[in-house]
Amino acid sequence: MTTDDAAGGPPVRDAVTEVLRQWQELRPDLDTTPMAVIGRVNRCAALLQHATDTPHSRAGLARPEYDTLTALYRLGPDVTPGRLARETFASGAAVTKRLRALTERGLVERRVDDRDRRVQHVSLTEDGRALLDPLLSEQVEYEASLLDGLGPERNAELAAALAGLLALLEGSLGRQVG
Amino acid sequence: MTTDDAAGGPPVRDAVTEVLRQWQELRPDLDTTPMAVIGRVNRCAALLQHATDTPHSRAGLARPEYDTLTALYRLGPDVTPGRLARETFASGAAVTKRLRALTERGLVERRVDDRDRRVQHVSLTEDGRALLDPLLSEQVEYEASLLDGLGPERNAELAAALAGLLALLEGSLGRQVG
DNA sequence: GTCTGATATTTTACAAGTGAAATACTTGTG
DNA sequence: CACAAGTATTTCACTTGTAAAATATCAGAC
Repeated sequence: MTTDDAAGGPPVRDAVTEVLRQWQELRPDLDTTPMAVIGRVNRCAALLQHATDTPHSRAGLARPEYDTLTALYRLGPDVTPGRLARETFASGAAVTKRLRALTERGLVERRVDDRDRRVQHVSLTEDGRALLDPLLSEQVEYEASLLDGLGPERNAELAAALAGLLALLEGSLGRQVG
Repeated sequence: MTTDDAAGGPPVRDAVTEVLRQWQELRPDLDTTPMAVIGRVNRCAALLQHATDTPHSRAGLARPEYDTLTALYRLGPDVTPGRLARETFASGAAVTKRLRALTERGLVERRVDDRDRRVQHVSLTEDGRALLDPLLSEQVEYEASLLDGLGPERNAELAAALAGLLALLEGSLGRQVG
């Protein structure tokens, strides 16, 4: 009743459907509707993160490294590590480590702020930009191919629904991360 | 156009909306619709995973440990480590480590199969079940409270859309994990 | 000028996951 | 029966992330 034909399509068989059925049988007192959403979000993310053979990994970049570089790309030059940490949902320590590795590979460069010598300004190098420029298109195209099975309108519906969920979670959980 | 009023609600402001706007401005050639879905799935999952102050963490269980225990709970007694790995999307090595820790804490017990002494049968102990029984309800209730802002029908719509996405990803990426 | 407290970043000690090799066992074949 | 190949699980060496402490710097009060 809750997992099918909200948009007129046929019912869908995913792994969580079976899990929900098991809970329903074992503990009918539990409300399984939260798991129908949260369980699926977690599994989708796990599948996406475990995905090998993506454009970025073919370019020698792990997902968190790729995310760091794309954040640098879109936030323009001279981003601080702290800002990067917030943007990529990572701890400061993790960002420090990633930036060291990316700097050693020549994809990123850093300089200290003139006024405040505590703060660093990080930017893509020319090499970093040259790597990213074609990679962005490939990665987006790859991701589009993953979503191809959903039609455009189902895709838009999903994006809108997820925006609602994310806004909600940012409100209630956001304080614990940033 | 893609992120609002698909169900008649007002437009929603989440962090990804701003990221999409940045890309639109910087690289209008890129199709941002995949990111609208995948980016949000990843951020939702990251927020959920970073959430401290959940019932399971108050019970001294990290999320992967909680997931392992709930899989044991719903799959009944005598589950093999391999099965657990598949069910929880974890590597065999990770399951081995978790089971050792959970066994040391007395929440789980194991015995070797009579016929095939390579295989182990893992079960919740009485203590494990006693811990989990009330915890399951608390965790579900906590998760329900996170989703409260979405109405029931938006919630169901989201669950259905995510089921479609997950089924799709299981098809294209599933081989790389299990 | 020099404390005091705040802020940005890095370091450190450690926890947890991973892929690949190792181990232990079973099964089918000659 | 012995042996090759296959399977379930664990171990190992290593990578990556984290929380908390350390470091370095700044800004305001006195």
